[in-house]
Amino acid sequence: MEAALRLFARHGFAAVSMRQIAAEVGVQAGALYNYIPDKQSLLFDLMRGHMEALLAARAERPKGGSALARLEDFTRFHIRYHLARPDAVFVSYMELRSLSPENFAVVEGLRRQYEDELESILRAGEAEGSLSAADPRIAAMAVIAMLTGVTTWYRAAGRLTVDQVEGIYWDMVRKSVSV
Amino acid sequence: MEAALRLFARHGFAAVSMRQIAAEVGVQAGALYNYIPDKQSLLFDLMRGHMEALLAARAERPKGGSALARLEDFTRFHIRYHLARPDAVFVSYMELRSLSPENFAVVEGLRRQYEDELESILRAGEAEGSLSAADPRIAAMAVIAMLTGVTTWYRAAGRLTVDQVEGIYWDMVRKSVSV
DNA sequence: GTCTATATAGGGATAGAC
DNA sequence: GTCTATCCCTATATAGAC
Repeated sequence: MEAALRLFARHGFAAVSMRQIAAEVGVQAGALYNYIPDKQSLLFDLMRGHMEALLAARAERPKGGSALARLEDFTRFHIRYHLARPDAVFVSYMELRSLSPENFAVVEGLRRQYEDELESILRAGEAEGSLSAADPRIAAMAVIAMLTGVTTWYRAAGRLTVDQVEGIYWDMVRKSVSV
Repeated sequence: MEAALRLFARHGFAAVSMRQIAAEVGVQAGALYNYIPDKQSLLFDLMRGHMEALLAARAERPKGGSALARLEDFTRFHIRYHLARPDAVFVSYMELRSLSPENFAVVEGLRRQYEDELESILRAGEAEGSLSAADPRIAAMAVIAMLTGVTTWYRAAGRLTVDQVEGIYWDMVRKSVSV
């Protein structure tokens, strides 16, 4: 699974062969079929696993507090979690179109759950009077797109630590939905 | 070219065969080689063409005015331009890894030029005292990610017009880099 | 400029020996 | 549980007729 994830992230699902994955772990291609029924299932398991782990990790975060506090927690959590597993993020985002329709629907449903939490935080902030988003649904999509984008340029060897990146993005997110 | 772009956007470069592209326009696969030397060149021409057209369209926009006015123009331009050609945007973003190293370097250079303009607008705003970005380079990447994300959810048949979307995003962008 | 036919390579998946 | 060998299919790209 790890080898497949790495190769899919680097070259794309369709461009990676079962033979390449097998070679990466030192077996012949046929041996992989003792663990997975087919290549599509392999991709689906990786993507569903990533989304379920994301939701599970998110569910462990505090749910109380002000909308502003919850928004900050969401922002910092998202950046930390995504920067820690760039391959899974990349594959889960780029290979949606490689999923069969039924598998796509499942992964899309999980993604939707994640987006919904942010939307509800923004709505709560609006009700509180502490936040202001012209359209909470779109603001949620905009914030997630902005935050996820960090995975495209961040390098651990670069000039910024994850903490610093969190701070910069939190500053922008906070202002973008401020009253 | 149009058929290839559409198919690449839908299924991915590696997943689309020359036979599929040929069938889409009603010829046999071999006939395509009268127009392109190979499949890689086809992808490269599409991506370079998109980035060069983007830069050319951007170069025609007004360059003077306050940083705030230039930021608003950049924001609205980006959304309008990208929503008008979702397939080209999608392919140019998702298929970077399908390019040969030399072709990747060219496309990446063009993309960098586009990002640089936004970064320089933010720096000008900082100098003017009208904008405030903790880190102009990262703020530029964050804003572009946020804006480009609109292509993943926008549907012309949905509840919002492009004008309304522009307004919502401009409001968020403006606030996110406000003093 | 397009066709048919093909060269050459590699794909996913399975069978059966060990 | 892995191997070798293979089935069957499809891929990119080219050759040569028309």
